[in-house]
Amino acid sequence: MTPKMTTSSYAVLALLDLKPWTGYELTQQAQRSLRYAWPKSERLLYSEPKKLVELGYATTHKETAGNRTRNVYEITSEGRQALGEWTGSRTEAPRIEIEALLRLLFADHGSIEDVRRTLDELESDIGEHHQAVVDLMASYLDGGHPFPSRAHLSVLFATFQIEMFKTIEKWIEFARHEVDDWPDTRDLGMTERTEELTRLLAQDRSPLTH
Amino acid sequence: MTPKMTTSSYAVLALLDLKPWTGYELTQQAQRSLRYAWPKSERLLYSEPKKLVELGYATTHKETAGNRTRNVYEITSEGRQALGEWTGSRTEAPRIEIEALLRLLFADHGSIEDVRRTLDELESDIGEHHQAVVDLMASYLDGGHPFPSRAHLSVLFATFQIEMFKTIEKWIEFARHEVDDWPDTRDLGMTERTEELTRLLAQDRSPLTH
DNA sequence: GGACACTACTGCAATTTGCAGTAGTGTCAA
DNA sequence: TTGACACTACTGCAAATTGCAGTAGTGTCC
Repeated sequence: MTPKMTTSSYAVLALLDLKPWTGYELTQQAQRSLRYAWPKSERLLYSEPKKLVELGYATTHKETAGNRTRNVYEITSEGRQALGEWTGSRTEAPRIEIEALLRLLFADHGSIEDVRRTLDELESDIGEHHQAVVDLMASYLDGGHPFPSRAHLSVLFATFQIEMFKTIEKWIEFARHEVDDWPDTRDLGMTERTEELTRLLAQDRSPLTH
Repeated sequence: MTPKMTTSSYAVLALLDLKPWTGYELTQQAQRSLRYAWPKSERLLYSEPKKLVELGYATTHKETAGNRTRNVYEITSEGRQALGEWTGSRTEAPRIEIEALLRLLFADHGSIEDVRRTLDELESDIGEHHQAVVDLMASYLDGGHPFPSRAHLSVLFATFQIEMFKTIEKWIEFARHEVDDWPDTRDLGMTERTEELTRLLAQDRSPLTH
């Protein structure tokens, strides 16, 4: 049976629409530019273009440089057409995995120190990616965008990432202050402060700004 | 070989630490309460407690009600100890999957209308979850928390979710306004407006508030 | 009394990840 | 000049996870 087009297949196909890439370039490019919208493993990103070839949406040929070969992939007109049909399906719901929050939610079998360490780790992970996006924007101003005609799209996307990172960082600060007032992780329960927060949230108001 | 404890195993073990649950309850509870920190499929959530039993971290027995049986799982003292050792490992980096953003990033092979539809779908998905959290907070005020001593933890977690949802919703509004000024999805490139946004982002300033 | 939603799962194929392994290339330093 | 080490450029395989179909009992409403 012919393989099935997944969202990941369309992601790779969309990259191929920009220019031909080698398998390796594709894995690097996809991991860098799609990390905060569609994070996929290197392994998968090596497999996807092969599937596209099987479907007739891309062609491949080997290039040699000395004793080394690499696979170059190029989109076909069938591939371009398939890309156009991507919009036909309903967008999948967002999916957010943050182990740090899971640990926080069950922080009552650890110490306050554990909670602080978890918050530090989350901050460090987010900070790294936050910086990477800021640097990328600086490079757009400096050397320009690798695909100049697409700048409006990647900049709008970057706006999302920056907003997201800032929000998470603000929340981490907020959470640190809250935790500072906890005598322990366990059995604290519905304190006055927690009730105040619950009331704000039930009214859909932000406790960070009120 | 004995099975390996994954983050998902610890998530289920942490739930079992609260009280004994049936397999079905576990799937429902985990899907409701962990959706925005550690989203897992129903199928997996049926398998995890079995693994915990195999590891000696939980016991199981069948309860019958008429012609129907259900599996009840209970944590063991070995399970409680294993939970305590969870903190030993480094927290995994956050992982955010938003297909709508992927489509936006490659919006240049579709129409402006496609972009607007994608934004609408994202808004609708986020709005649903946003409302669910607000309702949950109202229920805490009203009927109380199912595990009162843990209220401080779930409310702090809910704060994160609300901040996140509000940020995404604000960004969607922002993106709609930006797109309103686009004559087309393609070849727009580094317009004055895009350059202005890039400059703000490169300085780590939010275009939504400036 | 039949339709339909909900409870309560299991089996299986397909997707995706993580990790180990293989191998060539470029650079820097002892 | 010869390792060491990082980077390029992949593949194979086991394990984790998902999606879907299937099975079956229970409760409710018309």
